[in-house]
Amino acid sequence: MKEFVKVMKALSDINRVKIVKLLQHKMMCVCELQTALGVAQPTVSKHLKILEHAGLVVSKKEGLWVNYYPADGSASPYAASILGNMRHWLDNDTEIEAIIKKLPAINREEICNK
Amino acid sequence: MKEFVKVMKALSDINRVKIVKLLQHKMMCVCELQTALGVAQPTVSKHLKILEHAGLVVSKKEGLWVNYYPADGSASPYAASILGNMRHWLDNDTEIEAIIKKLPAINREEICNK
DNA sequence: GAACTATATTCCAAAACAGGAATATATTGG
DNA sequence: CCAATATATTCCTGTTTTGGAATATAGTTC
Repeated sequence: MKEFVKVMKALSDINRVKIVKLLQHKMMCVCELQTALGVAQPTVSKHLKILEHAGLVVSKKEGLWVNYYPADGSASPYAASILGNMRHWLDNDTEIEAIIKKLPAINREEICNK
Repeated sequence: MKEFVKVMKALSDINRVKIVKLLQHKMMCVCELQTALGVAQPTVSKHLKILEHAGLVVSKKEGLWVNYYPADGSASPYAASILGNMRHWLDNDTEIEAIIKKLPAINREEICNK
């Protein structure tokens, strides 16, 4: 029950939903997400932590960067199911489309340490 | 996007999840839910309103009572999908099992106006 | 229509949440 | 080891959420 509620709560914030959709599009680091969402870096880190604890996202430290990916679902059946649905859900959402379109212009080497 | 977040938010509270599971078990009125959950009546009414706005639940006024049912899903594809999953999810949850077991003892004629 | 009753609404206090500034941590390259 | 940098954590503030007491509303019965 707690596990289920944790997944729902993780997805009850618009920025966290955006993060999941972005990661399902391509793996990203914190500063790329920060630029894509237009919020402060600590805010992104905290959202990612919540998503990770819910089993929706995983992180891999690679050098100085921490890369985030959609979870494979093994941590939570609820997360697994929702992630499956979200692969097609919201694809036509105006806000999501707008951010996805910006993605190619976001390059981690250029934006970090700006 | 807003519609999706609304469904997630509606299910990010433990009492509202319990309400959905209870209604999927049998149609209930407000005072029955109140007894089953052990919270105040206005609290139940407010939770039901949130669930209804999210498209997870529908109400039918029948005389003095208002009966609540799981929604058929026509109001929201997100609600429809989650409701489908929830039909089997959490069936083995300790808290849910405990409340379901109490249900036969809850009779609306006896408990209302207690 | 008056009394009764099931539900909804309003109002308020406590708790949880989201966001950012400042700071801490950890990794890399000299 | 020192400087630089990407991310995490802490601390604080404003907002949202939850729950209940009190009250309003609507339908029923006499």
